[in-house]
Amino acid sequence: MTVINKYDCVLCKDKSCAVAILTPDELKLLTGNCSEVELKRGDTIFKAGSLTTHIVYLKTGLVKESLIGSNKKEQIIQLIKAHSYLGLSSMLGYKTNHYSYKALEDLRVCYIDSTVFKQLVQSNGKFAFEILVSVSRENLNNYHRCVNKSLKQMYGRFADAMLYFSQVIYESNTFDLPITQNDLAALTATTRESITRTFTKFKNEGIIELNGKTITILKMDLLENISKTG
Amino acid sequence: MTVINKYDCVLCKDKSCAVAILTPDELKLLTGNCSEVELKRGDTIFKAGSLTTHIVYLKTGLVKESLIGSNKKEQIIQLIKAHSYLGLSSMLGYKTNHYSYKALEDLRVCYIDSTVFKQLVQSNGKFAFEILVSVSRENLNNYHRCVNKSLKQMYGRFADAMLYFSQVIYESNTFDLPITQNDLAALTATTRESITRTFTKFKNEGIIELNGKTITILKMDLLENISKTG
DNA sequence: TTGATTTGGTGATGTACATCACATTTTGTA
DNA sequence: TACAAAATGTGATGTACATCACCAAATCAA
Repeated sequence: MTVINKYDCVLCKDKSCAVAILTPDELKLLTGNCSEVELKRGDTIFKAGSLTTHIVYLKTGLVKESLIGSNKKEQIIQLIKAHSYLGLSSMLGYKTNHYSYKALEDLRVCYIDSTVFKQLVQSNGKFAFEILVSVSRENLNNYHRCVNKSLKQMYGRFADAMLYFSQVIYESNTFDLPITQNDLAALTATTRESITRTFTKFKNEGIIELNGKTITILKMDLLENISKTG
Repeated sequence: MTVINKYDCVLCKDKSCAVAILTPDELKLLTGNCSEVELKRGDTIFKAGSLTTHIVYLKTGLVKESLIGSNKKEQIIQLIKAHSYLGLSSMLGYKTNHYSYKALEDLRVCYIDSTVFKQLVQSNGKFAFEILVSVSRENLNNYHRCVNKSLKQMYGRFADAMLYFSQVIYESNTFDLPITQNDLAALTATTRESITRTFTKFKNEGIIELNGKTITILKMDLLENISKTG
């Protein structure tokens, strides 16, 4: 993990929509309490249970958000793309983080002192409003996907995952799967073996193409239908 | 549904912690854009898909929050106790409500114009902060319970539901189940038949007592253990 | 380059739980 | 009070998917 020369948040090209609203004075305060760091693929950013002394803003890269259930099984909540905060709800609602965060690619992140962040929320209602909107959307989306896990059965959940990568994460019909099949099982609440079997089935039916880690969706409408019917 | 004589939000004894923070001017604005209504058990407050023109604050009573999946199955997200807002995340993040709300008891609610509510968030950072904290906590709690549905199996989820009623909703070892076994199935992601069977099993094992709708938890530690081991 | 570790593929087997099909009891209402 | 509708109880049956067991392929580390 490499700390980068600190530069002014005003000039930062990766800053969040919320931070863009801050006044010059507030931006100065932020700059003084923010440090940029580079992380490598596979690095843990922070773990569930850690104190929320800092909030992390993801400038570039892809991150896995997950938790371990009481039965020791991992559950992946979402993948987080650049220009998002990690663990906002935990930081705002509690003293400890509820989820763990791991780098799926090399990352650039900013660590922001959480006291300063909360201070900014309280001093600038428009900033607070932007944060509220993004927290609300993120939570509704996550919840929606979580509900589907107990409402749909395996093929439907698998289709959901493929659509998630294609439409939300990469916005393309072709993409390289950034996680292992084990992780894919943790994302779709099933087992690694079932993922393998579903891959071969979907390949055989010409719904998707799979070359190594590269997935191409051939029949999008069929995939969406499988997602709907569960 | 009965509209009550409007009285000043300043004098309201059921106002939220967030509203208690507002300035006299802001409270005046709220009073002018808020109306209290009485609803009967079984009434629908609003449905998923409706426009978020108003936000509803629950003054007294118990509410069921739910959604219908694409496979037509209902899923209950949570029961909401007095002194909470209904559908805050939807109102803040989107133009339409994502969940439906139904009265499990007779209710008293306030309808607040959502434009005014958003205005208050933007004009008062401390108010916004309180809202942010409650949205964050509610979402983390809901998500946690949702994750357990796909991580644990039936007895564990049933135990979770019993603990939810006992510890979160009623804060007592004895309580009257406010929902049918059908609803209980929708809350625990199982079927009505399985709920019945689990009831008889837990009764026979002396974990709970069931008289009509009245449930008494006899072995709390055992129930917590079942919840943990799934 | 080699051996170790992680990841991925596939069959055989078991089981948790849904589904179906009724009977019975309770609740709401005409 | 009586009848319909909703809610509950319980068995028989089926199946989706986990689990186990083992092998092959890819990746990593020395």
